[in-house]
Amino acid sequence: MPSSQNSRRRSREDVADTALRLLDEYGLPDLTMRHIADALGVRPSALYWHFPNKQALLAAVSERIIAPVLDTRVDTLPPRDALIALGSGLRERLLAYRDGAELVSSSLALGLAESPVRPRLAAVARRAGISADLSRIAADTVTHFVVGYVFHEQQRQQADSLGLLAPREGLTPAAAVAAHDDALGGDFRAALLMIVDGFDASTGHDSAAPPRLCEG
Amino acid sequence: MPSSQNSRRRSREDVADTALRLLDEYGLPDLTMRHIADALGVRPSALYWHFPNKQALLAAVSERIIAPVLDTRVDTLPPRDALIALGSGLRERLLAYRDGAELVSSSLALGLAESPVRPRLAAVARRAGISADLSRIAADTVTHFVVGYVFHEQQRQQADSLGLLAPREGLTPAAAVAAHDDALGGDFRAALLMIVDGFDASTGHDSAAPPRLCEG
DNA sequence: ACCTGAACACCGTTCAAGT
DNA sequence: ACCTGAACACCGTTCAAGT
Repeated sequence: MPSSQNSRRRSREDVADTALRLLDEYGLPDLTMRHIADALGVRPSALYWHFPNKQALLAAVSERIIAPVLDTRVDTLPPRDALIALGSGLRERLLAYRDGAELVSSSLALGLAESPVRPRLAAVARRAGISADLSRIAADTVTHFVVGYVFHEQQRQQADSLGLLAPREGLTPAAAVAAHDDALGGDFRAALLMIVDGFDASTGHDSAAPPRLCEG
Repeated sequence: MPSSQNSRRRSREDVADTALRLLDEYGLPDLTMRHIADALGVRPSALYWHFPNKQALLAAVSERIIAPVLDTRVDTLPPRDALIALGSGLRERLLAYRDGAELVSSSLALGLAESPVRPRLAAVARRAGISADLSRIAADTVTHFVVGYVFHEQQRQQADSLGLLAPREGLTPAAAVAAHDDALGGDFRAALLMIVDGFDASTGHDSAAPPRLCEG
């Protein structure tokens, strides 16, 4: 019942909260230990009581970004729709913060953060009758693809907003950006559909499997 | 005929060559302008005559890493095998240098380097009867997947070599690392097959397409 | 338990000036 | 054309010392 036990954890979470706010406001390159400390009204060295180093702090921020994807309920959906919903849900979370995909990509790659989507993707694949091994691979494939795709998407957004947008005839810059974003979202769904449908087609493949693509 | 015209370009290439060597030897975090200048026997500020900034220098290094994938001949292969060969060829190039995937991923995302594999992937897809729009998406999907996958793969390799390897019963550490690498290579092929087979299954899909995955 | 003060060993980049 | 010298404005991290 005493609150003394919670005071330490609240501090740690305050640091992550502030870092997430600064990320969205100023971007990953400006998310320095010094800026985070300034925003907290504290000295940079104080952060090292809460986190062993900067990567660990960034991992905590990563987990905050992707955690809400667990709110997406997919139990009642058919497997194909469930995989699309999880992939799109992850994309939405990454798009919700500036440089979200780059930050999460790095934390996942370093093994410092865990994607909550991965086990759920694998569970859906197993529910669809795919083997345990292939389900694990499928989950990694979708995760890799979504993170990589949104990484690229956000870099383009940033390049566009810096005025590097190639002008298109008959469109205001703002309209061109919007059209571009819509096209990217459509492309994302199409590509995700390809991958998901590939799970079905590849079930039980071996190295001597016949070619499945139609011939030119 | 006089060589004076070439002296400038050779200098620029010398810088990129040296940077590539240092990347493989010491890794991306230690690939600083100061270290590159030291290795060339020159002052850091001298590099800014050859490249406008560090990102541009890194983009030149990226293009050196992926350029040799053009040596992979796929004209005579059936489309499915051609896509697998291009994807595996790109993976090999990224694995050939330390932190290769991370460097190339960043340069591609920033739009500072172009993947020579992308147009070739799209050409193979078109040859297989896929529409131009979907072929472009397919090429991006494979490129994103390969780069993201190898990025993760190399981070794991580095984590393992730093002794963070979870010990497995009855294996020497070296044997465990080798087994792990083999498993990753096998997983890569399986995942790439999934994606490639998805191209076939998704051809001509629309938003009202029926679910294709078998029900659980 | 939580933070300060002060230092250490670095970064990328600019720019006048040299040759 | 190509490079130096010197500076500017930063980094992440450590650690004794404070409270």
